[in-house]
Amino acid sequence: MINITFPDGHAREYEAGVTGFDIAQSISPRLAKEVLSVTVNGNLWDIARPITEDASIMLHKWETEEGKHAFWHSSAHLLAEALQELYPGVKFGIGPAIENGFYYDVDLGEGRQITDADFETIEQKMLELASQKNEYKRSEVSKKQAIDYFGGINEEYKVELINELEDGTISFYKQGSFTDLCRGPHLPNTEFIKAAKVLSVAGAYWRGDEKRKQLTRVYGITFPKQTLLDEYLVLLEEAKKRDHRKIGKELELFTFSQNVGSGLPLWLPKGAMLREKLENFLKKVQKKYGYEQVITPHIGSKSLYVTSGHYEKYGKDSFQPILTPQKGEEFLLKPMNCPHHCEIYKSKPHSYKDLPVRYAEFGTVYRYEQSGELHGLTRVRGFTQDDAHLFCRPDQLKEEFKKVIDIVLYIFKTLKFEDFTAQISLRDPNNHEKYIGSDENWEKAEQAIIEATQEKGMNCVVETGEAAFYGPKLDFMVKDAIGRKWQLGTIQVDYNLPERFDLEYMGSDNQKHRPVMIHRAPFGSMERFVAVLIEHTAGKFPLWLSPDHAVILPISDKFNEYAKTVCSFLNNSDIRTFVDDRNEKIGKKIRDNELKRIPYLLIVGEKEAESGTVSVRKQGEGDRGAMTQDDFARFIESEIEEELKEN
RNA sequence: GCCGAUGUAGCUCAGUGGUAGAGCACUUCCUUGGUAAGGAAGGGGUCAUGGGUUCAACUCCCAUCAUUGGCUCCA
Repeated sequence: MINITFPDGHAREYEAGVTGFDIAQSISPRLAKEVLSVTVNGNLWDIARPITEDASIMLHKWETEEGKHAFWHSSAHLLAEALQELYPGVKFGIGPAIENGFYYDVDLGEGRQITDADFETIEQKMLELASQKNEYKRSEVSKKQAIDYFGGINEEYKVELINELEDGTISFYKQGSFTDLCRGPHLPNTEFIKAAKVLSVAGAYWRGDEKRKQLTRVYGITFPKQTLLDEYLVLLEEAKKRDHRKIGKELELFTFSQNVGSGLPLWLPKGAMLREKLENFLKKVQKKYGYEQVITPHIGSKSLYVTSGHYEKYGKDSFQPILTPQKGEEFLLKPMNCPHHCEIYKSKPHSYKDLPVRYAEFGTVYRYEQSGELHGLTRVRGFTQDDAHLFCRPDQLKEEFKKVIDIVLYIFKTLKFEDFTAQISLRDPNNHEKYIGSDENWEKAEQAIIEATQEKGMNCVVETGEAAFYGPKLDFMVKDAIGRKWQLGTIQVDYNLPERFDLEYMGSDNQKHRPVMIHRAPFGSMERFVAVLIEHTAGKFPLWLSPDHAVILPISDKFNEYAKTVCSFLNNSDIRTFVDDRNEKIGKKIRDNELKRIPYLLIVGEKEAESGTVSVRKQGEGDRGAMTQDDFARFIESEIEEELKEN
């Protein structure tokens, strides 16, 4: 007999060789039907794998990440089996589960490809194979056996993978006619998979290396129930509807022109209004925290970036230097604001008493992003950072860092990004040549970030190897209204630029000292942030950000005059309003303006004109009854005040 | 940058080897209508660009550009 300990701490005896499935069965038959994988002493196992010694276990159903992982990983094998049948001779790379589904990288061989039209056939084949209820059979093999097997069937990618594995840790999984190198865990059999969808195909370099062969990556998703697939497809539709590129066009927020250039957004009046409101909002917060606005030019001498190290690192992949009529003068479109801000810091001597100094700028920068990377407003070649550089004494670093965290959290709260995560990015300890600066400074900087986040009580994910080349950072990822993750704000510690720019301050000891720099951008960039905000709100912005607060809809053109007097009254009260005086029926005007996501529709007809009122209709909610013009103005003002109130 | 897809009116999209169509939007007229689409008429397109094949190309082929799904990258 062996002892099995459950997550809640209680233990029970089972016969040695009991499986996760058996244990689930002993708890309830229903659980046994739903359990997909099991953690045994910290390792993820198949529920069909015998447990031979004392263990603590945790059972995973579909609802858990581990459960989905096993499900989708098994589905990847099923996809592979389907592809093997449909495309004989196909060679397999890797096929992992991912956040939403799974993929398999395959080499179809010369001249063959998979297109959208083939998706349905593949789905059908997967479901056909799934219904055969084939077991996922695990076997442990020696390295030699593994290489012999895959070598024998010309699976060179698998052989390459096996060569890097240690003998004694290699396992195969076989279902139906398909055998794969795999650690597992997997479902007991294929019948769990009831619904399958091939989502897309894309090229992907073997092992992520652009010098190696490009394989075909087939993305798919599967579910234990058809209804779950249906729901997922609805979610995808919803995401499409929220796409900031689509909404940006519909609401006339921004556009692109081939004549201007790829990745260079043009902000239309309504988009510019929204952006300006965001900028003013942040300026106000920053002022409170002691920031000073500065303004710097869009170009800078190349030597500035040689000094900063950016030229060496990114120069050749960037917009190339602008040449002046005089020979030998080269200027770069600025890819970063920090060198300019360093020069501002250097423009006068600083005392330890003056620190920290905080220079903020909505600085527009230009980076030559690879053409395949451009995407709407989230990845562009010209964008405006809500940048600031804080110069402080080493002993002030942690406190200063915490204050920046406060700003970021306040912004997220105000804009209702309630679900976010923070990631601390440290350098790769095995790859120091990727970074500049001394080990000592790196350690100090990393320590300051870790302590600041701990003292703020934040839950952070730590990623090694993700730091910027000049310092560690803290990045904020938000989840939008339909659960997608976006990276927004960033706070970075930098000991290197102060060194490179020879920045100093006079200490209390009358000696020169080196300040520490913090780079920070709570929004990240205005472009990206607005894009995320659009997708988060589906274009229904909070009132204070809405390009229009209200539209006045006269019942007929007899009331256009009255509508105009209301409009100018409200405009004078700083309420952004216009009159829809088209010769249309009221129902039509309501529909059109609802679709334009105007927060309030003010209907005016005979009643309203006589009593000096407006009939208020809130977007998405309907009729709110009549109000005097004055009351409406105050109502809007108080709603905005409420949205922006602190704490 | 790499692999795949796409590019037709302001927008969303049909379409064919014989030089183009719908809905919405726009203009004009009729209608003056009370909470999500009133009616009629009209204007609008070098079918992304440049080559090639063909008697004939928006359609087939090639290249370029742009957009797009991924990969790689992201100061």
